[in-house]
Amino acid sequence: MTPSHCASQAQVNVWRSVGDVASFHPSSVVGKQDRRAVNGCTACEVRETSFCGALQKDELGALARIHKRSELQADASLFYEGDPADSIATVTSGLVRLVKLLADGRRQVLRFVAPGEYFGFNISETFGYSAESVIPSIVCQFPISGLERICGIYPDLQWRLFVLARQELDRQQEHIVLLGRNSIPERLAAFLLHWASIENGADASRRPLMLPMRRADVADYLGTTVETVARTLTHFRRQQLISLPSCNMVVFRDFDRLCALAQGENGTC
Amino acid sequence: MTPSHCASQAQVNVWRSVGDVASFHPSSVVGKQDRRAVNGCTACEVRETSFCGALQKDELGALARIHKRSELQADASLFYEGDPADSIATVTSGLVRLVKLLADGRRQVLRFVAPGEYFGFNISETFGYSAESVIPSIVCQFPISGLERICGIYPDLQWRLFVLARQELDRQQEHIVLLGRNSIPERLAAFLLHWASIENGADASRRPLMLPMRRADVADYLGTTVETVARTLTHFRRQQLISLPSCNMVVFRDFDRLCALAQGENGTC
DNA sequence: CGCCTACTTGAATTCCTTCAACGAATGTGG
DNA sequence: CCACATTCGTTGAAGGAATTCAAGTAGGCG
Repeated sequence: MTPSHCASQAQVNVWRSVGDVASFHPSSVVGKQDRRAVNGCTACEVRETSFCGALQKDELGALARIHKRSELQADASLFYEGDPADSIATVTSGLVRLVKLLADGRRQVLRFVAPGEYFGFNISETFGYSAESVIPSIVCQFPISGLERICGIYPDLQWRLFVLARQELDRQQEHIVLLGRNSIPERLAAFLLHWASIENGADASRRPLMLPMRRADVADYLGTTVETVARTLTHFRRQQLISLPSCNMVVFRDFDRLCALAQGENGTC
Repeated sequence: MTPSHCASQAQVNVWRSVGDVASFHPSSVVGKQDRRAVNGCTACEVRETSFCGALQKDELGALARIHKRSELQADASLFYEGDPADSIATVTSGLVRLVKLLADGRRQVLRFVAPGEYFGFNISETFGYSAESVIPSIVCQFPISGLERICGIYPDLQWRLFVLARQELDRQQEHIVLLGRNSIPERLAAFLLHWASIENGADASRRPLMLPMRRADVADYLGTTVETVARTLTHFRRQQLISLPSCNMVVFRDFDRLCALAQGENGTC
C-alpha cells in the first residue's frame, strides 16, 4: 500500500468512471497502464477474495456486463449520504471510508473498506452514509436490480451475497461492542490490531503498520476526538507498546500486551 | 403487552421446546391454550410481518417442517454465546435481548428483538452473543442448512432472507452512530422514541410506553450505566419531556422536544 | 521561504462513572 | 400476618476519564 502524506490532502469531490453499465465489456481495451481493465474481471486483483471468486465463466460474464468501475483520487466521494442506494460495491484497490454526518457536523466513520471487501448492502432506498476514498482507489459497483436478475439465473451467487451481508453484520456487531463497552485505549488497541491483521495478515506482529487515514478518521471511527487519539498513541509509545517512526506508521514493540489491552485487561493503561 | 414487575425477576435458564425439527407438523395439535400451534404457521400472529408472509402454501409447508418453536419464560436463554450458530430465528411474541458479555463482566445489549423481527443472521460458526427473553416469549428457529436447501427450491425466499439481513445492517448502523456520536440524553431519547414507534406505531406520541426491560438492559444497550439512565430519565421528567407513572411506564409530555433532542439539538438538555 | 494542514501537547472543564446509601416492591419463612 | 432478605430503582457526593479550548510543532507544497 502506498503511504499517504501527513498533510496536504485537499478535499476533492470528483470521480472518474471507467467503463459504465451499458458500454463496459470484459474484453474491451482501456489505457495501457491499467492492466486490470484489459482483461476485465478475469484479471481483477481481488478476484480470489471476492464473491466473484467462485464464479463460473458465464456468471462472471453476466456480472462483468452490469458492473461499473470507478477510479477515485484521494478524498473523492463515490456517492453521498442521501443518494439512491441502488448498487453494491467492492473496493479493488486503495481504501474507502463510509461516513455518516450528523446535522450539527458530528461525524461517524462507519467502516474502512479494504480491497476485496464489500459495501452498500443496506436496504434503505437511499444511502445513510457517503463513501469516500482515503487514498486513490478503484471501486467496482454492481446495480442491485442487475444482481437480482442474475441471482435468478445463478442461485448460489445469491447465497454468496447473503453470506457477505452476514459477514458485514458480524463486523458491525464488533463495532457496536467496541463503541458501547470499551475504553478509548482499548478501542484504539483493537483498531490497530484489526487493521494490522487486514494489512499484514499473519505477519501483523512483525511488520510495521501503515495507517493511510488521518487521525480525524480514526477518531470518528472510534467515537472520540483527534486529540484523544494522538494522546493515546503517545501513551502507547511511552509504555513501549508501539513506536511511531512517522505519524502514519506504527511499529509494534509489545504485540501481546497490546492484544491484552484490546481484550479489556487494564483498560485505562 | 404484559407489564413486568420492577423486582423479583429470578434468573432462570430453562427453555421448553414445543415441537422439534423432526416431529413438528403444522397440523399437529398441541395444548388447547396455545392456539398458534394448532394451526402451525398459518395462524402465526406475526405471519404478515415475517418473511413467511409472502409465501405460497407449499413454501410455508417446507418452512414449517424445518422450524422449531420454543417457549421461553422471563429471563431464560434460547442460546448462549459460543453455541453453534446454525439457525435463524424470529420472535413471535414477547421480547428477546441479544447480549454480548466481555471477559471482565462488562455487558453490551446488541439488540432488543420485537415480535416479527429476525435475528441470528451472523455468519460465524458460533453465536457471538446470547439470546435471552426479557419477558415470557415465543421464538421460532429455522436451521440454516434447511433454509439453504429450501432456498434452492424457492429462489425468492432467498432474496427475502437477503433483504432481512440488509435491514438488520441498517439497524446496526444506527446503533453504531448512536454509541459513537451521541450524548447519553440523546441516546436515551432516541431509544424511547424508537421503542415507542415499534410498540405503538403512529400513535407513539399519544400512547403511554411500556418498557418491559430493566434499567440495566437499557444502560447496556446505550453503553452507559443504570445510574445514568435513572438520572437522565429523572432529568427528562423535571424538564417536562416525559412523566413516569411507574418505573416501567413512560408518558410523553413533549414529544417534539424529545424528537429534537434525539436528533442532536442541545444534547446536554 | 512562508503558508497550510495535520498532528501533538497542555490546561481547564464537563460529563459520566463509581461508590454509597436509601426507598419501594416482591417473595419467603416463621 | 409480619419480619426479613432480595432485587430493582433512585439519588447524592466524589472522582476520573475524555472533551474542549488553546497554543505550539512538523512536514509538504506553492
